[in-house]
Amino acid sequence: MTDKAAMRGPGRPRSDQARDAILDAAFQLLEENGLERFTIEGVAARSGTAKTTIYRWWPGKGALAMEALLAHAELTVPIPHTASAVADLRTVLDGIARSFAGATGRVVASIVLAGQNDPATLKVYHEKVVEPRRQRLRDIIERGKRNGEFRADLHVETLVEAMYGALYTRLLIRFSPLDEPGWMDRHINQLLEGALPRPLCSQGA
Amino acid sequence: MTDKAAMRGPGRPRSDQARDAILDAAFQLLEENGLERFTIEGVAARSGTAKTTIYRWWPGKGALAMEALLAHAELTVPIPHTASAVADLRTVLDGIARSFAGATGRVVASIVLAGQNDPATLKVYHEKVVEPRRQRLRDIIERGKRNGEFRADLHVETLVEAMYGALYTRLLIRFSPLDEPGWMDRHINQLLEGALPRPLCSQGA
Amino acid sequence: MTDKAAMRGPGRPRSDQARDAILDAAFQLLEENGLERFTIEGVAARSGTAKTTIYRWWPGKGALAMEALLAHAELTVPIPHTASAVADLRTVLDGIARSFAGATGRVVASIVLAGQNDPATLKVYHEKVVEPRRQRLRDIIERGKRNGEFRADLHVETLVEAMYGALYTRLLIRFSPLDEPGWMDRHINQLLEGALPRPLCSQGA
Amino acid sequence: MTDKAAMRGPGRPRSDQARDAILDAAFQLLEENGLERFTIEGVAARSGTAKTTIYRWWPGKGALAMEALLAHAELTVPIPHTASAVADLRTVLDGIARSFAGATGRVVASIVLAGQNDPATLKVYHEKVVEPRRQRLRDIIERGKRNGEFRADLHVETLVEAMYGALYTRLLIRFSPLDEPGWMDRHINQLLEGALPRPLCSQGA
DNA sequence: CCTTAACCGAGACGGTACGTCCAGTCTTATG
DNA sequence: CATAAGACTGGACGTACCGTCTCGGTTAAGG
Repeated sequence: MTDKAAMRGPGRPRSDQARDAILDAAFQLLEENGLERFTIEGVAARSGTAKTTIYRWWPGKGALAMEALLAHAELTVPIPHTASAVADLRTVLDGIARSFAGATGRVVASIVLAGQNDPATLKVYHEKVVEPRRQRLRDIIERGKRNGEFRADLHVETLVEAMYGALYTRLLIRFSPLDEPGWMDRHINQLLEGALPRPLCSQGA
Repeated sequence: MTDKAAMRGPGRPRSDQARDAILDAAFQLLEENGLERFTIEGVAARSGTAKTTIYRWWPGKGALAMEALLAHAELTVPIPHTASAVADLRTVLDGIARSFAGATGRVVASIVLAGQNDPATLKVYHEKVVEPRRQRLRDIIERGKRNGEFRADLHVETLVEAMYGALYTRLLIRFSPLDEPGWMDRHINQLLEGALPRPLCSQGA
Repeated sequence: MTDKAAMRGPGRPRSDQARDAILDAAFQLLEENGLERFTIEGVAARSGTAKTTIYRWWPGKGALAMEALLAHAELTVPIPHTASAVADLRTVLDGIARSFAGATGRVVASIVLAGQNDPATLKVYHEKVVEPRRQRLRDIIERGKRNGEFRADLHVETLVEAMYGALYTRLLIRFSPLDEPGWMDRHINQLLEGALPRPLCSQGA
Repeated sequence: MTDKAAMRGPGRPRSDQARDAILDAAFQLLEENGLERFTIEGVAARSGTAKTTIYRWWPGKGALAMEALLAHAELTVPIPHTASAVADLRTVLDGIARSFAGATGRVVASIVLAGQNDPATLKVYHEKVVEPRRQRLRDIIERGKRNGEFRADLHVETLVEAMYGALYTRLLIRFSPLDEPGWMDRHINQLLEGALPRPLCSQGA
């Protein structure tokens, strides 16, 4: 009913073409230079729009970078749902690691950087990116608890933090590269050994 | 013999007073504003020195911030060495968490994130801050392995990464605050449950 | 015959209300800020009309300011016609001086300013304001010549220029204020009497 | 004694080269476009200097235009001093008229009109340009009074205003062109002779 | 009465210039 | 030599208006 056209007020409608050109250009420049050398003027020039148009819709470079990331990055890893919660965790985390290892990773790092002095941006990032992904992990882990793969008193939040945090740490602190072969398996395995239920040990005697 | 004065060439000697004033001012400004609004001109003004003097000794804001951090922050947590490796880990990690939760944390965050576009700075940070601390954790864990607190096939590096990384993640991504009561205990406990050797289970009937 | 209504084609007729609101707002803003800070956007905002509507009817700020002046200013000084041409001159020039000394003066100055880079505007100003007023002076002076108040070989145009020009000079160059008491009398008297010494004229006989 | 170098403090001295380039460019652009389209950015581009450098030394376009005019225009007409005050007046006024008729005139017009919204600029113009010239006229006229060329009770100020004002009026209002042949003679003559008929003066013995 | 043309408001668009801040480089006088 | 002071080029900032361009919605005249 209240379709898009109906709810629009008076005045020339916003140009989706300009919007897209800006977000495209922003994402490209973020990939190329990082946020340090990311300038609104650069985005305007590359996108063929006017600076005014950018400032009309975004309050600053943080917000623009944020939205460029959301619009372009393949942030949505497919949600696996197999019989094994462990395998599903592996799938999800591998997907994120792969995207962090590429261009998206550089942009994400930029966003987080910008967020340090711009709480609003970091907040949006939390809501739009971090929380949904964490929720997905939570769901899988809860499933594992229910079907006996994980011990019943496992603290889900802590496990999520350890798993997800490792990704950010490699992205930002760079102890070791994100694409190091096997690291994710090793990481998960070691985390899970604490998560698996203790063997009942009745086999002794 | 070759005392400091003797090995000095001609000309006015470097003013330690200026150096200290610069590093002090830099650290203060870093605390107050974060690195985003940290400017060389600001440091010059606050310290009462000339911009030239700063540029003579540091190549850019990253390097200056880095050195200001190293000069001021209480980065050296005392190395505990009790009978219990687990207790020692707890002591060290708590110490770091406390410093990250305060002003030092803001500065560290600035440095790390500046490093995203300035590999040289990040490299120095690794060498001067990250590696020494990681080494300390490694030492403690190895000790735990030797005295039977931890299982023998524990992958040390992975455990170090999980423990240390959690700190950086809370600092930078801010899932949850660094001073949340009890979080570190919970975190360590859960990590260690996988690290502890399996009970021999002979206790079954 | 072709009365106003009849010669109008189809379509919504021009809104006199909008027109008046625009001219009113324009005049006010001209008084308040001068032409330098006179903006079309300001006029639109103050008048409650759309920028489009202004641009539909006026080519630019010069023309709009011009018309605002013509519509509002009390540019038409009553034409005196007494027995004395000198007294009539005085009346007219005093009237202009008074209007120049107030808000109208500021607007006139703005128009002249705009005209420097906009010959069309200055041309309109000449036709609508300057020439009619000069003609009025010419008429009075010619009358004075005919009735012997002025000498017969007086060059009318030059006298008009001297009289009228003095007003503009005080308005624009501001040697002295336009409302200085007595200045206009002194000015007129000296123009009438000249600078050369009167011959001693054995006025006797 | 206290020569220029001696009284200078520390720091890089101001570049006269930059200063000259700016004033040259400013004057050219003023001639070409008038003050309306005179932009600081344009001056920076043409002069090859940075905008900052301009803003460091001049508060705005008015002041810059002002100084460009003073630096370049041939504002100093030679001061004649012959036996005839009338002839001297003619010489001075002709000189000014000639300069007003050319490029200098356009720049002067810009300055004067810019001054309408910028009292500081107009004040400087008065002090540096208007007053010195008016003083020169005053001197000549006083001389004429002393040697009997002009009547003793002549109001000097009024005559100066009438003469000088005619020039500005032609420059700004453009009743008629400044280079109209013979106009200045006619103007001066009529000012000297006045409008009233000469008394018949039994010019006989 | 119902098209059709011209109006009106609102407001987004590509632009130009503004005046400011800071980056880095340089030049000079002083210690 | 190092230093304080400060002028220099240069790039980007965020803002204000420009003049143009869609839009949705009036308001008459004329078919």
